[in-house]
Amino acid sequence: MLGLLNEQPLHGYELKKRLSETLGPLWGISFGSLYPALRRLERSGAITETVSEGDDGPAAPIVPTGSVKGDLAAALRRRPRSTRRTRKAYRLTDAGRELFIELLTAPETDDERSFALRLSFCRHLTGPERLSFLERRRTQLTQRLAPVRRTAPSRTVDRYTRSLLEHRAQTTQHDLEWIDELIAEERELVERTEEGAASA
Amino acid sequence: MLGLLNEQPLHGYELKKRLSETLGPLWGISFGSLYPALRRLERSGAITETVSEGDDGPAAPIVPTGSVKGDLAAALRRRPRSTRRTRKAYRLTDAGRELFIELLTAPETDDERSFALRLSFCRHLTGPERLSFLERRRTQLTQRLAPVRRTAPSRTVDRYTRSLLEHRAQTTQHDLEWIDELIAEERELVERTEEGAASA
DNA sequence: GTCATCATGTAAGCCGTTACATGATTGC
DNA sequence: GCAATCATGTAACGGCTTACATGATGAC
Repeated sequence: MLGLLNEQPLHGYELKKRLSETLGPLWGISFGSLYPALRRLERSGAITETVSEGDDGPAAPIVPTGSVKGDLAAALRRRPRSTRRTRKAYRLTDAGRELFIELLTAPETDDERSFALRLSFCRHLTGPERLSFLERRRTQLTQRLAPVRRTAPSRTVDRYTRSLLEHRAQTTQHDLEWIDELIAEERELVERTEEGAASA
Repeated sequence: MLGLLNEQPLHGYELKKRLSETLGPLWGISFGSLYPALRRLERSGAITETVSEGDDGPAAPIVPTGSVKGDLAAALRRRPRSTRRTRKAYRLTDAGRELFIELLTAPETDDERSFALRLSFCRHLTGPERLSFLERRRTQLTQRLAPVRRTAPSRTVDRYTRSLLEHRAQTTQHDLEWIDELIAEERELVERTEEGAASA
């Protein structure tokens, strides 16, 4: 939520829609969870209610009725609405922005979902911050791989569990290669930026 | 818990130890969650308290003290204990076994953890049950892959999110290949069993 | 006028976590 | 006797889910 609000003020309903469509099944959230969360954030001073001036929100989608002529007529008839009093848009405060960066770079729980969420918002970090974020993840993955190797060929687990563990090790290895790619790209970006700064 | 108790009666502490060591970080559980859960299961009739006759539990590990002679002496001194009144072992009832199978084959949430947990206990299923379990998983993975393909090259997401989605698609593809392997192996097993039954 | 969608919220319940409390057994 | 481990539990808290309640707006 903080990540989305860092880009532009939004109201709850829109917030949920964007979360669902971008993060998809990766990070679901229900209204019963979203609105209380917004209240908490407002109370703690991370966000404030804001008048959504000028912004009319996204155009209402035209639901196909099956009648081509009807749909066309509906499209022509559409025009911007004047007011929408029921919506409550929130924007991030300075404290909220600080909190956001803090959460993004916090000591991480070795959690897939958590990492995925952070990564999808890491564009808000500076190059070096992003780099250390990625490297921390790399360390975690390396550590996860370590105990798998040291375990003797355990015959205490059945074939399904064994297959599972093996597959997970492979996946982790794959993740590691991916992170290494990301890190390499990031290093290039950082260096290029420094060059630019030096030549300026 | 039901899965472990299906193999042998155990007490809470031991249950937690086994869960942690086999499933590892995949399925953590705390005592504050474990004991109430045992109570609930007992109330609902899935498990019953049992006298742990004969079973002395696993031998207490010898903690290395740094003194080789001391450790050796400790090992020699060890002998089975007579009674252990504080432990409460539970065993699965018939209703519990039924519940276990039901949970194992229930309509699944498209959840990594949930699938991993079920797979690591699916040895308790019959061949055909296991096969349909795996095929259900396969369907889920296929469905997850579908929307990725139909999406137009979206330029609304930043490079990190794009990379994330791409990587996830690859991982899903990899998972799919793995499941296909498991299914193929399972089919072989089932067929071989049927042959055996037919020739008998 | 009615239905779908947009939009915001509340209440009950579930379940997990951390932190705390207790006590037996064993090694030294 | 003291510390570590084994072993079982309780209490407070947090946060998410489902289900419910409400009401505005726009399409037809």
